[in-house]
Amino acid sequence: MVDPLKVSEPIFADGEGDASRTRQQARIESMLVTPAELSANLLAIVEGALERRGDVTAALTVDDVLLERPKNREHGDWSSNIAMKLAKQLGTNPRALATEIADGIRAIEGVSAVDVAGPGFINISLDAAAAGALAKSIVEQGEDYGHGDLYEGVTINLEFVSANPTGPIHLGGVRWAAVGDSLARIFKAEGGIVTREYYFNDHGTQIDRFARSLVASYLGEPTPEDGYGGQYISDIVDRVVAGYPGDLSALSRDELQEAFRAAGVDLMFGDIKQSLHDFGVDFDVYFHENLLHEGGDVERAIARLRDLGHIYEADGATWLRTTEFGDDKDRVVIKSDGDAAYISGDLAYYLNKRERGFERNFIMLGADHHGYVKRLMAMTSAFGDVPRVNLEILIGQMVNLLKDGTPQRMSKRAGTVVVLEDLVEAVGVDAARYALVRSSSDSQLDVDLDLLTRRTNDNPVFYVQYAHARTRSVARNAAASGVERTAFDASLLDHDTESELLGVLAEFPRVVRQAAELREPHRVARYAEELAGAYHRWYDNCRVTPLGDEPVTDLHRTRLWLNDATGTVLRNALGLLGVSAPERM
RNA sequence: GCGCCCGUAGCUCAGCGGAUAGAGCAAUUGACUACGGAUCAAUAGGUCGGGGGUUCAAAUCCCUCCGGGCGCACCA
Repeated sequence: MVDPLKVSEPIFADGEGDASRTRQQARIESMLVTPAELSANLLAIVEGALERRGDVTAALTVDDVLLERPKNREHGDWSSNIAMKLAKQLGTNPRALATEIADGIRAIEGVSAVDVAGPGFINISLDAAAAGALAKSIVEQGEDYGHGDLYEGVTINLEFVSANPTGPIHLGGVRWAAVGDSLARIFKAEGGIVTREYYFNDHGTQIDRFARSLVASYLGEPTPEDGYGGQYISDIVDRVVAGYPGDLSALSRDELQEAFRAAGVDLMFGDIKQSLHDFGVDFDVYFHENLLHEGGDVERAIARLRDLGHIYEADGATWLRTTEFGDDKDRVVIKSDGDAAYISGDLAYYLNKRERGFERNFIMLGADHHGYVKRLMAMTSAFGDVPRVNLEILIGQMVNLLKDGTPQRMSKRAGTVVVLEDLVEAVGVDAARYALVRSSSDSQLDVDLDLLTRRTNDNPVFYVQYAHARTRSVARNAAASGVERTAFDASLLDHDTESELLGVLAEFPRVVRQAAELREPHRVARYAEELAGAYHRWYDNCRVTPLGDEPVTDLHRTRLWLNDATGTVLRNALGLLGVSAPERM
């Protein structure tokens, strides 16, 4: 289910602040040809060709005729492979079809050349004016440029991190903090109504182990079996002791356990919230698992599933028949000892989210939890919902920490964990977030702290940020030289590096949309790097500020628009990644 | 044994079935009396893990084998 690509309206200046604009310039601006418009035109042309051939079976959408930007500049500004795709089902020669379509495209205003190449590629070149008009349009759209309506009005819940409050967040969780937050920003840019949610697991045996570890540390006993070790445990103990209002030594073992549990979890949770905040990630909802158990949600969820006929009793336990929906085995929801199994919390939580009105729910998990996917999808079906629509599980592969080139084994129990704070302290928030978000979540990631710390250039975030800072520097110099964004003549943007830069700028909305569709924020990062490269090359070839006592011309003014448009897009792209766009570096 | 992810340049990684497979770093060589050299230009570097198949077209899709990571509870 893919929404049709929004065809953006041509942007006309409303005249404010442009009083001096000439009719000639107005005409040139109106020639702006965006890839979306070109695609829409292409679609109409292709449909016309199909009609003439009497083929009414091929129902096409704009997505079928998406234009690509050729890697080779000799292949024009945009190219389409639609003729080759359709030739077979039409039983015609792809080149003949391409030629026919090309004739139609040639008639579009702003298109300067159309060629049929190779087996049937249609290569399209734009007038400098038609391509260049984008620069002004971007500046006028500002932070809205790149936004789309893919998820307009759709309620989306993103659950990520959700680390147990039994210790600091280690690197695996941090990856999702960066990726999940970025995905939230991208969904918002596509019109989604997004809630970031943290499932606060404060119920169950992990917490008991944590509490026992605290008590043991307090009493000077060794770390219990299955307990947690490390410096942070004794730190928490000290803080609990310092903050306890009464007399701890008067408490029984059970009372101690409860006192340390309550205070320890509270402190740990506060720490986690704080370090996430320092990382630039703030959740809209911190959901306590305890609420589900204490509020009767678990019973209600199971009752609902029982009504639907998916619950049965066996061996003294209560089971959910997940195998009916593709799971490998049925799952126990109430254990034979009467306690709720872990999955019962998931059942209740999912139902709770649906009742809060979320149409699309995402859960982001580490690869060590990918075994849950089937049962959660089965659960979705059992509730009568659609798996992969109402609930989607995103799996992120592991993050390895490299030290001297070899992976370090992290153990919470042994206390040898690298945590969020360590990473941020070593490389800073921007570099840390960028390093975690620039790769596909499907790939395992190696983070080499030494390398990141030692040579800042190893992280392309600086390349991108520098490009942004440079746009600002150029703008400052332009202002000092009397170059202003008054006149704009897009036809002057005819240098090779300018058409390349404009082509990259034009792609941004599609990159955002694709990142949203595929749930892959790393595409935005890669795009930002590509844009930064195109900008640096342009900067090297095209001056915005006149040299010496040369007069300021419309060329300088027009280039300032392009410079500022690039700055806008770099800022927007970095913003989607949660990375700052500095004015100076 | 079954399932998920990965295997692309020396390293870290991109690459929606399309044209000569890319970027950053590392290496070599050039470019500041020109808007910031955290930059740019150029060179070198590849059996896209191996083998089959589908296709006009495969790094991309299918099968298989090899290698690596992670999972397969009345634990959470």
